[in-house]
Amino acid sequence: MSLRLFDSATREIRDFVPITPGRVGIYICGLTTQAPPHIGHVRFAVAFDVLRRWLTRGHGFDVTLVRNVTDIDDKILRKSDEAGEDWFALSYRNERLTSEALELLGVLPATYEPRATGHVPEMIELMRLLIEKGHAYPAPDESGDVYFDVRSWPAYGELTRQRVDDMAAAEDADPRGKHDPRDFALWKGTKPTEPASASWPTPYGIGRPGWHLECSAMARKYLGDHFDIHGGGVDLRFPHHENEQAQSRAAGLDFANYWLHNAWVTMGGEKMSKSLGNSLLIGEVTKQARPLAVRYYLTAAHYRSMIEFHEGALAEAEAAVDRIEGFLRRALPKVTTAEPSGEEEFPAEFAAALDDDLGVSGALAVIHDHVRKGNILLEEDEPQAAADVARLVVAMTDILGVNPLSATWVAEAGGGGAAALDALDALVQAQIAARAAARAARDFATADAIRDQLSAAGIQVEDTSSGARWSLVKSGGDN
RNA sequence: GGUGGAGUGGCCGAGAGGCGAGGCAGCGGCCUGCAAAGCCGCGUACACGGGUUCAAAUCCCGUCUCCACCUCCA
Repeated sequence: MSLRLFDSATREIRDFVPITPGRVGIYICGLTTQAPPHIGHVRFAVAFDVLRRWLTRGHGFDVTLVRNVTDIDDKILRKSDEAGEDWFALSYRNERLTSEALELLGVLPATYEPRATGHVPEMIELMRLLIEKGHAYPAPDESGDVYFDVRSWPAYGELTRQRVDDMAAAEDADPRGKHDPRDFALWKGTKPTEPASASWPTPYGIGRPGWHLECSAMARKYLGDHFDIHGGGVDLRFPHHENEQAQSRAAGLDFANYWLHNAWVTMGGEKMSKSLGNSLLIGEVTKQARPLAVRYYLTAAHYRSMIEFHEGALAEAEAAVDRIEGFLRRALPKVTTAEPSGEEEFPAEFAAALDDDLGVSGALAVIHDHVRKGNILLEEDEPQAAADVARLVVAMTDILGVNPLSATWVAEAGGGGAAALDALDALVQAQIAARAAARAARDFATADAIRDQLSAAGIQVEDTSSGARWSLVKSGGDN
């Protein structure tokens, strides 16, 4: 069974064939570090995390994942100026917040996370190539700007199927020195209002990177002139990805083989925007629901479908996750954390779903079917068979990054650590024993009082055929 | 104006000519001292109007509505 992916450049599902057998290079556009991340911003990372895990564990590819950090741009300079702080202070702070958010959501770290400002020499080299080939030119007004000449590159617009003549020129475009209003800046000459720390010398003048050039430069450095997959949000298709591809190919590089674009998170049917306030920042959302539930919510829909964020969405995800976790806890009673062994054979339906352009919804349906099957086995007193099913569920959920027993989530939920949990267990077991004695004596008033007392302390007691078990009641993410 | 996407039951969300993915919520039942959890059962949904077909949510034609991008948005 081979993996098929929807390539948004050709707008069709294509068999995925890596350039070098066994290896896959992926470049995904990360965030511009102008603000702390909200729930919409991190979706791309979650979506491509699933792709990466499936390529690695489902297909055995050796994956190199590059997620860039665009740490300088107009907005960063403007916001830092308004706040009266250094642009790099704002930038690094938001970069750190983003990394923390992604880690909190169980996104595996990228192989490389290069920053734009660390790759100026690579950008200069690209500009040199482009100018030499007649596809770019320094602005004649001595501003230090360097523009890409869209008219010199007939393929311009091919990624998004647009003709240059049909494109609306930006109303706010500064036409000074441009051959065509649609020419875009590879490099921006420094302005008197901008801090000296935000400029670098080039043969064309002092300035800073334009928005698109960093991605072409860094993809080339870390993945080579020709690489497999380029990903990012659909809103980046134009202009960002169109421009990236144009400048790379015009410079003589093959660039990306497949383009993957994820849809966004909506609210009330509209794209979540940065003006929504702070309530949906990852730091806030993970207080409303535990990070595992947030991850599940972001993972559950197909990556090309918009997902609606609505009242109750996180609670639903939480319920679904609890159901899976409840089964795993019952089927693997002696275990606190469980990671896939790597030896598991994925159920054929699960693999087929993911191979079909990452059909996460179908994969989740297989997982839930296994949970039901496993619960039935437990009822039929087949603990060995149930444990086997549970290990499969662990392996499958781990591909999606929603394995409830992963150390990622368990450690974070433990709070006090293993020793504290052991101590708590000893105390709770005494209470459970007292309750069991009361129940045996049919003193239900006492038994219920003990259960109520534990419940008030945040400990849930459930009776099973093999005695009572307890668990901490899930509460938000402030742990 | 150009380009792309979407409209599915109470909600979320798959599917893409016949057999009602899955989750959440709800109702009924089993189990339980009572709960919880779990299991079983319960839904006749595909924006609208035509058409093709033995058969349409799925294909065709038309219409409506919504969303996004069009040079610094995940």
